Amino acid sequence: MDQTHPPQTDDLPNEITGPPASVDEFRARLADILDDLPRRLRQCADYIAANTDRIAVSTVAELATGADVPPSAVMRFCQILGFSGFSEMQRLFREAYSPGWPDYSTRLKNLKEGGAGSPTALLAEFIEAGRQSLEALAKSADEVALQQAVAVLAGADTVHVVGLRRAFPVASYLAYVFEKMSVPAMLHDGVGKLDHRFALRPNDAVLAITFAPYSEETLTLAQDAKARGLPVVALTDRMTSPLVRFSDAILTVPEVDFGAFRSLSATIAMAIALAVAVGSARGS
Amino acid sequence: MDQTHPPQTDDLPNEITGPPASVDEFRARLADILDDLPRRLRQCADYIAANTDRIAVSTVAELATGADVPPSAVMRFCQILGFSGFSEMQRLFREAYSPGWPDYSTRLKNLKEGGAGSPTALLAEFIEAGRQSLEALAKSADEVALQQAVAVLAGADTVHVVGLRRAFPVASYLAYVFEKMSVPAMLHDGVGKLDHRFALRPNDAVLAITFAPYSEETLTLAQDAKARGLPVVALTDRMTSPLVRFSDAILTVPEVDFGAFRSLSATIAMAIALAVAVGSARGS
DNA sequence: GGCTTTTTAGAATAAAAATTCCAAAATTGC
DNA sequence: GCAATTTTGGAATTTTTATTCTAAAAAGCC
Repeated sequence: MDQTHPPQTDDLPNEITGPPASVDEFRARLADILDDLPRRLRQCADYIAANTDRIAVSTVAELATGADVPPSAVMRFCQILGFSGFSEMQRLFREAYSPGWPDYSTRLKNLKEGGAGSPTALLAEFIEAGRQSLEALAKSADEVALQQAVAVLAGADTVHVVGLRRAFPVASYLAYVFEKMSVPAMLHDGVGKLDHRFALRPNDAVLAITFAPYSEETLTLAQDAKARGLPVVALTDRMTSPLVRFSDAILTVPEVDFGAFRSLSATIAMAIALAVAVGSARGS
Repeated sequence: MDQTHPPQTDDLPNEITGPPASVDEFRARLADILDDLPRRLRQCADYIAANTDRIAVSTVAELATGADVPPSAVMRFCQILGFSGFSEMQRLFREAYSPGWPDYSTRLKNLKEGGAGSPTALLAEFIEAGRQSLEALAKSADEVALQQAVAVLAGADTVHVVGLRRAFPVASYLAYVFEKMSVPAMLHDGVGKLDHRFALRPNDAVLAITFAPYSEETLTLAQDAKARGLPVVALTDRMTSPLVRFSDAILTVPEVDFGAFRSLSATIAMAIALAVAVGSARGS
């Protein structure tokens, strides 16, 4: 790259940065360089991106075979990412791998052995769905949106919680936590088909919870609040939810279903965190 | 080794069996021999039993250090288990290796970095509590009790679901699932302080949910049902729960709290599994 | 199309890891 | 307490694995 005179090497963009210090950083750097990589290195990158989890337990030769490149290509790849070599890269993944499940997975398998449809097999499936939901939430949680939501609700006089059908358990737990934390809150539960929309007062806020298929009543209340200029916080399943357009802060939770039912684990984790954060923010 | 005349080797108890073919088999064989093992080998066995998950990503030297024995002891240990050596044993674990991530724990750490009490840190804590609860449930679930519970509820005319305060979200979700599965169910929610105990009819069953501090109303309803000879299924936190003495089937869920609030993840997983199992049992 | 630069493959080398072996220590049986 | 047997630690060896290096191929440039 250096045109004519200065014979020093000065294009070591990665070397000076040092190796990635976490798996996140690794992914980031990989994504960065992915696009301008020559053919063989590109193959490495693609294969490794798709099989990140096997780095910890593979040899250079194995990965090379998998990516269909010679071992030396894998070495160069490691160095381009900022590692001194393959071993250093592997160390990162071996250390990042935290035990997590000693005999958890074995046990799950045992439970499932009762046969599909047996109560214990069902239990295993729901446990697994819950765990996956929580992990997905850890990965996808939007920190900014959460802070916004807390700010909005902490500033309100009364928090109106609305969530029906499958969202109702979450709404009722939120109401419980708010009560324990001395946050004035009202649970709109639709009992008696009463329409409580006139309970909304200036300076109040609405916390609306709904998942596909979105419940009409919840949307209506959110819309109503919006029309009156009250802030709305949405706890929903995705960014395309109809709730999004009425809301000032949007929290999405990825929830894994098993069969027709959602685990709610992630939703509840998000809900409690929100309620407790609001409670503390008000307390101080 | 061979005493005097017959020069054949004939004491190879494990060799003829061949190496364990699965992690399960490995554990079984380990448990088998664990008790009559000399000191150093015993140390290996103990350490490896407690750190099975690290075999895939460690070297002989590392494991030896961890178990505080010389590397050769680890080698002998592998051979006693029926492997030709460490590499063969490691292969078994590398093939079975699938991490529970990607990078879940790093991410959690990031979330917590907002500082204790920050909304994201709270979220991380509740996610972690939920995950631990689910894991604990997988380990401790009583399969027999679950089957009993399903049998009891599947045989009832109407299922009366009762759970108040922090148990109410679970009760309401159960009612929702029962409805979806066309199981006649009634949710006793205490609205209007109405006492619905007279809704209990012969051939009905009660599903009572409560955790310490146990709610009076729930206990009363369970006691009432018992007095009338109706079967009661308990979903509670421990075997010393006051609900236990009124109940015909007892499901305990280990739930990890963070701060004052429980994650409910495990409880809900158990509840849905129960409801779906009852629904299917009735359907057929 | 010829010159320069980048990229590649694979052989050569270095490093690390697994495995064996045996003399010394500990244990067991009498 | 002595001999036979088992167990142990660690050095020596072998095998595997990572890493480097170089000549050749490919790509880019004028």
